[in-house]
Amino acid sequence: MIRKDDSDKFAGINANVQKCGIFSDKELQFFNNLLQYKEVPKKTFLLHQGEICRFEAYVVKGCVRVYFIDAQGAELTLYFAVEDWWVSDIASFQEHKPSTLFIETLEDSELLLLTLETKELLLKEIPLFERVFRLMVQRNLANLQERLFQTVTTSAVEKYLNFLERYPNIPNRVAQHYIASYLGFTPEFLSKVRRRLYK
Amino acid sequence: MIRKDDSDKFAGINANVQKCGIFSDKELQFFNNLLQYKEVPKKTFLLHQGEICRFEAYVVKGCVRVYFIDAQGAELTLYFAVEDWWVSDIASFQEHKPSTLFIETLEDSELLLLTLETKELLLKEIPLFERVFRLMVQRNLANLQERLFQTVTTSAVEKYLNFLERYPNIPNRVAQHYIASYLGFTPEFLSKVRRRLYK
DNA sequence: CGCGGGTTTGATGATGCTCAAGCCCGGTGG
DNA sequence: CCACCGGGCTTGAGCATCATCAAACCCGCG
Repeated sequence: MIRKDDSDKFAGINANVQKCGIFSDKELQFFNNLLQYKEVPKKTFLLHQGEICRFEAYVVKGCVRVYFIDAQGAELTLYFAVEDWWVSDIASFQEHKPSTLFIETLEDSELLLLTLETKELLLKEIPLFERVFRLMVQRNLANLQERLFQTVTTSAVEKYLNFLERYPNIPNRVAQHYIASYLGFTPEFLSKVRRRLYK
Repeated sequence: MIRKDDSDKFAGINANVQKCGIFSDKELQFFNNLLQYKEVPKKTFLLHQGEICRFEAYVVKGCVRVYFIDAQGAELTLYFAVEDWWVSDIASFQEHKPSTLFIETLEDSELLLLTLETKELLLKEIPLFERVFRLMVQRNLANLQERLFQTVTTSAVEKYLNFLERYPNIPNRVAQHYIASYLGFTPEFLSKVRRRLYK
């Protein structure tokens, strides 16, 4: 495993948290020291449904998919996390409950991990980080509300166009059927939507 | 306006926040003093789309509906808040952004309001309240994720049954077409679903 | 060269919407 | 006391959307 030098590795995540509060270099260093760097090959599970989620991960590089599967095999992709995103099942992580989600890398990925212990330590030492995480969850919630609304009210073509607009770089990186799974379509139907669109 | 005595009025909300941390009587009193009590008749708007949300409200009594409407007139009810629920557009409230939501009472209601100022004061004085609000938002997020999944993957009948199970007291209190709006159905279709179910 | 995963295509059917009409019931005015 | 009105719920016919299933295609890789 080859480690890049620290400035490289932490540049992204530090910029990310600086958007939610102002931290000194010293505080950032304390934060960075709590993070665990990990390289993960593609197609590996970070979390299985039924397990308790033990991490909150920042994606330095790569692509991760978070999704549900129910007893009948029906699937929905909750989101794709690429560079500068966080991934976790927050509810499972914080409340030690079995998760309902699967989390899986789609590409070879580099992650920075917080555990419950290091997160608690961080919050205790630098309470302003409470704000960082609260804002993250709030934005998440607002986005999800909007998505639910779109899911219920808009047509298939609109959904697909909205997706392209919101996540322009994703379609180049992930297989089409994953995007179908995000949109709540069958792969066949997404294919037909695209055909209608590009002619 | 008739005011109940304080123990009545604050009993619910104090029990509510005690579930997320342990507060002394003195701290609770400080908290209660920041709350603004308000009685609101039914069919009044607490928030219009486009406005900035200025409150976070705890429902002491009554029923409030939170919903989206888009340019085409398509509507989705995000949730109903009855006794012991909180209502707000958190994103708008915290980030001073115009809201995309409508919030409207369906019954005469009694509310306890926090403003941005009183909330900041509260968090500054009793930092443990950060935890209360973070947990609230996280649960909210987890619920919404589950709901999105159900919305995409389950049949109409299942959706309705899930709703009845999750919110058994709501159908007695709100008109059927509001429930249709929650489920993403037309009122006509919900009626047909119910007929299939009860025979 | 052939295999296998992913994507496309088409035929068919189920699901849920639209529109139009009728019904139920509580409230209001004659 | 009755007639009427209006909002909400129900019913039905017809239609659009999207899933299912089966087959073919495409292309990178062993």
